Amino acid sequence: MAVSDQEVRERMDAFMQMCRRSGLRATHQRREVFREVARTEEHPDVETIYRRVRKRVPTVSLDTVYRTLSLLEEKGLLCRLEPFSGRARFDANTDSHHHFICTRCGRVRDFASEQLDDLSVPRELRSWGDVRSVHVQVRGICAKCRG
Amino acid sequence: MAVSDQEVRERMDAFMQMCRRSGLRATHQRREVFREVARTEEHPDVETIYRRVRKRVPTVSLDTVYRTLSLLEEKGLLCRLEPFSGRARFDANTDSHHHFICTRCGRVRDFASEQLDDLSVPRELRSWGDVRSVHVQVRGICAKCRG
DNA sequence: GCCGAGTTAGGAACAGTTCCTATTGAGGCC
DNA sequence: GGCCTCAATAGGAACTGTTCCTAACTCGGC
Repeated sequence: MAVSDQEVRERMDAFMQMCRRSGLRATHQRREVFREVARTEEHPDVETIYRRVRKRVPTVSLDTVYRTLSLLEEKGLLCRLEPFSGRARFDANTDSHHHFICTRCGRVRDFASEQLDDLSVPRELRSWGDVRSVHVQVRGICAKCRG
Repeated sequence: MAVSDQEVRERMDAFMQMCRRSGLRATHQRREVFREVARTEEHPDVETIYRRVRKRVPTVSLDTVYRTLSLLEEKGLLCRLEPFSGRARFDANTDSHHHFICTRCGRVRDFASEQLDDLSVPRELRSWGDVRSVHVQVRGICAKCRG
Protein backbone atom coordinates (compact mmCIF):
# COMPACT_ATOMS: atom_id res chain seq x y z
CA MET A 1 0.00 0.00 0.00
CA ALA A 2 3.07 2.28 -0.07
CA VAL A 3 3.79 4.57 -3.00
CA SER A 4 7.27 4.25 -4.60
CA ASP A 5 9.92 6.83 -3.62
CA GLN A 6 10.11 7.86 -7.25
CA GLU A 7 6.36 8.54 -7.39
CA VAL A 8 6.44 10.45 -4.09
CA ARG A 9 9.25 12.62 -5.40
CA GLU A 10 7.28 13.38 -8.56
CA ARG A 11 4.21 14.29 -6.54
CA MET A 12 6.26 16.59 -4.29
CA ASP A 13 7.71 18.28 -7.39
CA ALA A 14 4.21 18.83 -8.75
CA PHE A 15 3.29 20.38 -5.39
CA MET A 16 6.28 22.76 -5.41
CA GLN A 17 5.56 23.76 -9.00
CA MET A 18 1.93 24.43 -8.20
CA CYS A 19 2.96 26.69 -5.30
CA ARG A 20 5.34 28.66 -7.47
CA ARG A 21 2.79 28.99 -10.29
CA SER A 22 0.02 30.07 -7.93
CA GLY A 23 2.20 32.33 -5.78
CA LEU A 24 1.49 30.26 -2.68
CA ARG A 25 3.99 29.73 0.11
CA ALA A 26 5.38 26.22 0.35
CA THR A 27 5.39 26.20 4.13
CA HIS A 28 6.79 23.36 6.17
CA GLN A 29 3.24 22.48 7.26
CA ARG A 30 1.88 22.35 3.73
CA ARG A 31 4.75 20.23 2.50
CA GLU A 32 4.29 17.71 5.30
CA VAL A 33 0.52 17.50 4.92
CA PHE A 34 0.85 16.86 1.21
CA ARG A 35 3.68 14.37 1.72
CA GLU A 36 1.55 12.29 4.10
CA VAL A 37 -1.24 11.91 1.57
CA ALA A 38 1.19 11.44 -1.34
CA ARG A 39 3.08 8.57 0.27
CA THR A 40 0.15 6.24 0.88
CA GLU A 41 -2.61 4.57 -1.07
CA GLU A 42 -4.84 4.01 1.90
CA HIS A 43 -7.00 7.16 1.49
CA PRO A 44 -6.43 8.47 5.01
CA ASP A 45 -8.97 10.62 6.81
CA VAL A 46 -8.15 14.03 8.30
CA GLU A 47 -7.55 12.72 11.81
CA THR A 48 -5.01 10.18 10.53
CA ILE A 49 -3.17 12.75 8.44
CA TYR A 50 -3.11 15.12 11.43
CA ARG A 51 -1.70 12.43 13.71
CA ARG A 52 1.07 11.55 11.26
CA VAL A 53 2.03 15.11 10.44
CA ARG A 54 2.34 15.91 14.15
CA LYS A 55 5.19 13.40 14.40
CA ARG A 56 7.26 15.69 12.20
CA VAL A 57 5.63 19.04 13.05
CA PRO A 58 4.42 18.68 16.63
CA THR A 59 2.75 22.08 16.81
CA VAL A 60 0.68 21.80 13.63
CA SER A 61 -2.99 22.55 14.20
CA LEU A 62 -5.93 20.54 12.96
CA ASP A 63 -7.27 23.62 11.22
CA THR A 64 -4.08 23.91 9.17
CA VAL A 65 -4.52 20.32 8.03
CA TYR A 66 -8.09 21.04 6.98
CA ARG A 67 -7.15 24.29 5.23
CA THR A 68 -4.24 22.69 3.42
CA LEU A 69 -6.25 19.69 2.25
CA SER A 70 -8.97 21.95 0.86
CA LEU A 71 -6.36 24.05 -0.90
CA LEU A 72 -4.67 21.00 -2.41
CA GLU A 73 -8.02 19.65 -3.55
CA GLU A 74 -8.91 22.96 -5.15
CA LYS A 75 -5.57 22.99 -6.98
CA GLY A 76 -6.17 19.47 -8.25
CA LEU A 77 -3.32 17.78 -6.38
CA LEU A 78 -5.62 15.66 -4.24
CA CYS A 79 -9.11 14.36 -4.49
CA ARG A 80 -11.63 14.04 -1.73
CA LEU A 81 -13.63 10.83 -1.43
CA GLU A 82 -17.28 10.64 -0.50
CA PRO A 83 -18.66 13.28 1.82
CA PHE A 84 -19.80 15.63 -0.67
CA SER A 85 -22.16 17.72 1.34
CA GLY A 86 -21.87 16.30 4.83
CA ARG A 87 -25.58 15.54 4.90
CA ALA A 88 -27.16 12.14 4.55
CA ARG A 89 -29.76 11.86 1.77
CA PHE A 90 -32.36 9.17 1.30
CA ASP A 91 -33.98 7.40 -1.59
CA ALA A 92 -36.98 5.06 -1.55
CA ASN A 93 -36.12 3.68 -4.97
CA THR A 94 -34.71 0.30 -4.03
CA ASP A 95 -34.36 -1.02 -7.58
CA SER A 96 -30.83 -1.15 -8.91
CA HIS A 97 -30.00 2.25 -10.32
CA HIS A 98 -27.20 4.77 -10.80
CA HIS A 99 -26.80 8.47 -10.07
CA PHE A 100 -26.14 11.67 -11.93
CA ILE A 101 -24.79 14.20 -9.40
CA CYS A 102 -24.52 17.91 -10.08
CA THR A 103 -21.28 19.04 -8.47
CA ARG A 104 -22.51 22.61 -8.25
CA CYS A 105 -25.93 22.34 -6.58
CA GLY A 106 -25.73 18.78 -5.27
CA ARG A 107 -28.94 17.68 -7.00
CA VAL A 108 -29.05 13.94 -7.67
CA ARG A 109 -31.05 12.17 -10.37
CA ASP A 110 -31.52 8.45 -10.71
CA PHE A 111 -31.07 6.58 -13.92
CA ALA A 112 -31.37 2.92 -14.79
CA SER A 113 -29.30 1.14 -17.37
CA GLU A 114 -29.25 -2.58 -18.07
CA GLN A 115 -25.92 -2.13 -19.78
CA LEU A 116 -24.35 -0.60 -16.66
CA ASP A 117 -26.05 -3.13 -14.39
CA ASP A 118 -24.14 -6.02 -15.87
CA LEU A 119 -20.81 -4.30 -15.98
CA SER A 120 -17.97 -6.70 -15.46
CA VAL A 121 -15.31 -5.53 -13.05
CA PRO A 122 -11.63 -6.51 -13.38
CA ARG A 123 -10.83 -10.05 -12.31
CA GLU A 124 -8.23 -8.88 -9.74
CA LEU A 125 -11.09 -7.54 -7.57
CA ARG A 126 -12.24 -11.08 -6.78
CA SER A 127 -9.07 -11.65 -4.78
CA TRP A 128 -9.71 -8.44 -2.82
CA GLY A 129 -13.08 -9.57 -1.52
CA ASP A 130 -16.72 -10.41 -2.31
CA VAL A 131 -18.31 -7.95 -4.69
CA ARG A 132 -21.86 -7.10 -3.62
CA SER A 133 -22.83 -4.19 -5.84
CA VAL A 134 -21.55 -2.00 -8.63
CA HIS A 135 -22.74 1.57 -8.64
CA VAL A 136 -21.93 4.19 -11.25
CA GLN A 137 -21.66 7.84 -10.24
CA VAL A 138 -21.79 10.29 -13.09
CA ARG A 139 -20.68 13.78 -12.09
CA GLY A 140 -21.25 16.96 -13.99
CA ILE A 141 -23.13 20.25 -14.08
CA CYS A 142 -26.89 20.00 -14.40
CA ALA A 143 -28.84 21.96 -17.01
CA LYS A 144 -30.25 24.36 -14.37
CA CYS A 145 -26.79 25.29 -13.05
CA ARG A 146 -25.32 25.58 -16.53
CA GLY A 147 -27.93 28.31 -16.95
CA MET B 1 -39.83 14.60 -9.86
CA ALA B 2 -42.99 13.29 -8.18
CA VAL B 3 -43.65 9.59 -7.77
CA SER B 4 -47.01 8.28 -9.08
CA ASP B 5 -49.82 7.71 -6.57
CA GLN B 6 -49.83 4.06 -7.57
CA GLU B 7 -46.13 3.72 -6.79
CA VAL B 8 -46.48 5.57 -3.47
CA ARG B 9 -49.31 3.23 -2.49
CA GLU B 10 -47.18 0.21 -3.33
CA ARG B 11 -44.28 1.56 -1.28
CA MET B 12 -46.56 2.24 1.69
CA ASP B 13 -47.88 -1.32 1.42
CA ALA B 14 -44.34 -2.65 1.45
CA PHE B 15 -43.71 -0.57 4.56
CA MET B 16 -46.80 -1.92 6.36
CA GLN B 17 -45.88 -5.48 5.43
CA MET B 18 -42.34 -5.02 6.68
CA CYS B 19 -43.66 -3.74 10.02
CA ARG B 20 -45.97 -6.70 10.41
CA ARG B 21 -43.25 -9.17 9.42
CA SER B 22 -40.69 -7.63 11.75
CA GLY B 23 -43.10 -7.05 14.64
CA LEU B 24 -42.53 -3.29 14.52
CA ARG B 25 -45.18 -0.72 15.30
CA ALA B 26 -46.42 1.24 12.33
CA THR B 27 -46.68 4.47 14.28
CA HIS B 28 -48.05 7.68 12.83
CA GLN B 29 -44.50 9.18 12.89
CA ARG B 30 -42.94 6.26 11.05
CA ARG B 31 -45.64 6.23 8.40
CA GLU B 32 -45.24 9.94 7.71
CA VAL B 33 -41.44 9.82 7.60
CA PHE B 34 -41.51 6.97 5.13
CA ARG B 35 -44.26 8.61 3.06
CA GLU B 36 -42.19 11.78 2.64
CA VAL B 37 -39.25 9.87 1.22
CA ALA B 38 -41.46 7.54 -0.83
CA ARG B 39 -43.32 10.36 -2.59
CA THR B 40 -40.34 12.15 -4.09
CA GLU B 41 -37.38 11.40 -6.32
CA GLU B 42 -35.31 14.32 -5.14
CA HIS B 43 -33.29 12.40 -2.51
CA PRO B 44 -34.12 14.74 0.37
CA ASP B 45 -31.78 15.27 3.31
CA VAL B 46 -32.86 14.76 6.93
CA GLU B 47 -33.60 18.44 7.56
CA THR B 48 -35.93 18.56 4.55
CA ILE B 49 -37.76 15.39 5.57
CA TYR B 50 -38.12 16.73 9.12
CA ARG B 51 -39.54 20.04 7.90
CA ARG B 52 -42.12 18.28 5.70
CA VAL B 53 -43.17 15.72 8.28
CA ARG B 54 -43.74 18.49 10.85
CA LYS B 55 -46.49 19.90 8.66
CA ARG B 56 -48.50 16.76 9.33
CA VAL B 57 -47.08 15.81 12.73
CA PRO B 58 -46.09 19.10 14.35
CA THR B 59 -44.60 17.52 17.47
CA VAL B 60 -42.31 15.05 15.73
CA SER B 61 -38.70 15.27 16.88
CA LEU B 62 -35.62 15.35 14.72
CA ASP B 63 -34.29 12.33 16.55
CA THR B 64 -37.35 10.31 15.55
CA VAL B 65 -36.73 11.20 11.92
CA TYR B 66 -33.12 10.02 12.23
CA ARG B 67 -34.10 6.84 14.06
CA THR B 68 -36.84 6.02 11.59
CA LEU B 69 -34.64 6.61 8.56
CA SER B 70 -31.93 4.34 9.97
CA LEU B 71 -34.52 1.69 10.69
CA LEU B 72 -35.98 1.89 7.20
CA GLU B 73 -32.52 1.72 5.69
CA GLU B 74 -31.67 -1.34 7.76
CA LYS B 75 -34.89 -3.02 6.62
CA GLY B 76 -34.05 -2.27 3.01
CA LEU B 77 -36.95 0.10 2.32
CA LEU B 78 -34.70 3.10 1.77
CA CYS B 79 -31.13 3.62 0.77
CA ARG B 80 -28.77 6.23 2.09
CA LEU B 81 -26.70 8.14 -0.44
CA GLU B 82 -23.07 9.00 0.06
CA PRO B 83 -22.03 9.64 3.64
CA PHE B 84 -20.58 6.45 4.41
CA SER B 85 -18.55 7.26 7.46
CA GLY B 86 -19.03 10.98 7.88
CA ARG B 87 -15.30 11.57 7.49
CA ALA B 88 -13.56 13.07 4.51
CA ARG B 89 -10.79 10.94 3.02
CA PHE B 90 -8.08 12.04 0.61
CA ASP B 91 -6.22 10.53 -2.28
CA ALA B 92 -3.16 11.89 -4.11
CA ASN B 93 -3.74 9.60 -7.08
CA THR B 94 -5.17 12.05 -9.59
CA ASP B 95 -5.24 9.64 -12.52
CA SER B 96 -8.67 8.36 -13.50
CA HIS B 97 -9.46 5.36 -11.33
CA HIS B 98 -12.28 3.56 -9.56
CA HIS B 99 -12.85 2.31 -6.03
CA PHE B 100 -13.49 -0.95 -4.25
CA ILE B 101 -15.07 -0.09 -0.87
CA CYS B 102 -15.42 -2.57 1.98
CA THR B 103 -18.79 -1.86 3.58
CA ARG B 104 -17.67 -3.45 6.83
CA CYS B 105 -14.36 -1.74 7.64
CA GLY B 106 -14.52 1.18 5.21
CA ARG B 107 -11.19 0.35 3.58
CA VAL B 108 -10.92 1.69 0.01
CA ARG B 109 -8.69 0.35 -2.75
CA ASP B 110 -8.10 1.95 -6.11
CA PHE B 111 -8.29 0.10 -9.35
CA ALA B 112 -7.81 1.20 -12.92
CA SER B 113 -9.70 -0.19 -15.89
CA GLU B 114 -9.61 1.09 -19.42
CA GLN B 115 -12.84 -0.73 -20.08
CA LEU B 116 -14.63 1.14 -17.28
CA ASP B 117 -12.98 4.43 -18.22
CA ASP B 118 -14.72 4.57 -21.54
CA LEU B 119 -18.10 3.46 -20.30
CA SER B 120 -20.87 5.03 -22.28
CA VAL B 121 -23.68 6.45 -20.19
CA PRO B 122 -27.30 6.55 -21.43
CA ARG B 123 -28.01 9.21 -23.98
CA GLU B 124 -30.79 10.78 -21.86
CA LEU B 125 -28.12 12.07 -19.45
CA ARG B 126 -26.89 14.56 -22.02
CA SER B 127 -30.13 16.49 -21.72
CA TRP B 128 -29.73 16.59 -17.91
CA GLY B 129 -26.39 18.38 -18.02
CA ASP B 130 -22.70 18.23 -18.92
CA VAL B 131 -21.07 14.99 -17.89
CA ARG B 132 -17.62 15.59 -16.41
CA SER B 133 -16.64 12.23 -14.98
CA VAL B 134 -17.84 8.67 -14.59
CA HIS B 135 -16.76 6.89 -11.48
CA VAL B 136 -17.50 3.29 -10.58
CA GLN B 137 -17.94 2.30 -6.94
CA VAL B 138 -17.73 -1.40 -6.27
CA ARG B 139 -18.98 -2.34 -2.82
CA GLY B 140 -18.43 -5.56 -1.00
CA ILE B 141 -16.65 -7.24 1.88
CA CYS B 142 -12.86 -7.26 1.72
CA ALA B 143 -10.82 -10.43 2.22
CA LYS B 144 -9.65 -9.31 5.68
CA CYS B 145 -13.20 -8.77 6.96
CA ARG B 146 -14.47 -11.98 5.39
CA GLY B 147 -11.85 -13.61 7.63
C1' DG C 1 -60.44 0.38 29.76
C1' DC C 2 -55.91 -1.28 31.45
C1' DC C 3 -51.14 -2.79 31.19
C1' DG C 4 -46.42 -3.29 29.59
C1' DA C 5 -43.09 -3.20 26.15
C1' DG C 6 -41.83 -0.46 22.51
C1' DT C 7 -41.61 4.23 20.93
C1' DT C 8 -41.27 9.14 21.29
C1' DA C 9 -40.00 14.29 22.55
C1' DG C 10 -36.72 17.21 23.95
C1' DG C 11 -32.58 18.38 25.30
C1' DA C 12 -27.80 17.21 26.18
C1' DA C 13 -23.73 15.25 24.29
C1' DC C 14 -20.72 14.15 20.53
C1' DA C 15 -17.90 14.28 16.20
C1' DG C 16 -16.26 16.47 12.30
C1' DT C 17 -15.43 20.81 10.31
C1' DT C 18 -14.94 25.79 9.92
C1' DC C 19 -14.26 30.38 11.80
C1' DC C 20 -11.77 33.98 14.47
C1' DT C 21 -7.77 36.70 15.97
C1' DA C 22 -3.33 37.52 17.64
C1' DT C 23 1.17 35.87 16.36
C1' DT C 24 4.62 33.92 13.27
C1' DG C 25 7.65 33.04 9.42
C1' DA C 26 8.41 32.55 4.00
C1' DG C 27 10.36 34.68 0.47
C1' DG C 28 11.30 39.00 -2.13
C1' DC C 29 14.37 42.96 -1.71
C1' DC C 30 18.10 45.21 -0.47
C1' DG D 1 22.86 37.23 4.88
C1' DG D 2 19.34 40.32 7.36
C1' DC D 3 14.97 42.94 7.12
C1' DC D 4 10.16 43.65 6.13
C1' DT D 5 5.57 42.58 4.85
C1' DC D 6 1.66 40.08 4.34
C1' DA D 7 0.08 35.42 3.77
C1' DA D 8 -0.25 31.60 6.75
C1' DT D 9 -0.49 29.50 11.32
C1' DA D 10 -1.91 27.95 16.31
C1' DG D 11 -5.30 27.45 19.42
C1' DG D 12 -9.54 27.76 20.87
C1' DA D 13 -14.36 28.92 20.14
C1' DA D 14 -18.29 28.23 17.32
C1' DC D 15 -21.11 25.63 14.18
C1' DT D 16 -23.50 21.75 11.98
C1' DG D 17 -25.12 17.23 11.50
C1' DT D 18 -25.94 13.17 14.16
C1' DT D 19 -26.59 10.20 18.19
C1' DC D 20 -27.53 9.38 23.01
C1' DC D 21 -30.28 9.70 27.26
C1' DT D 22 -34.40 9.59 30.15
C1' DA D 23 -38.90 10.42 31.48
C1' DA D 24 -43.38 10.39 29.39
C1' DC D 25 -46.42 8.47 26.23
C1' DT D 26 -48.94 5.21 23.10
C1' DC D 27 -50.01 1.16 20.49
C1' DG D 28 -51.92 -3.17 20.47
C1' DG D 29 -52.99 -7.29 23.19
C1' DC D 30 -55.74 -8.58 26.96
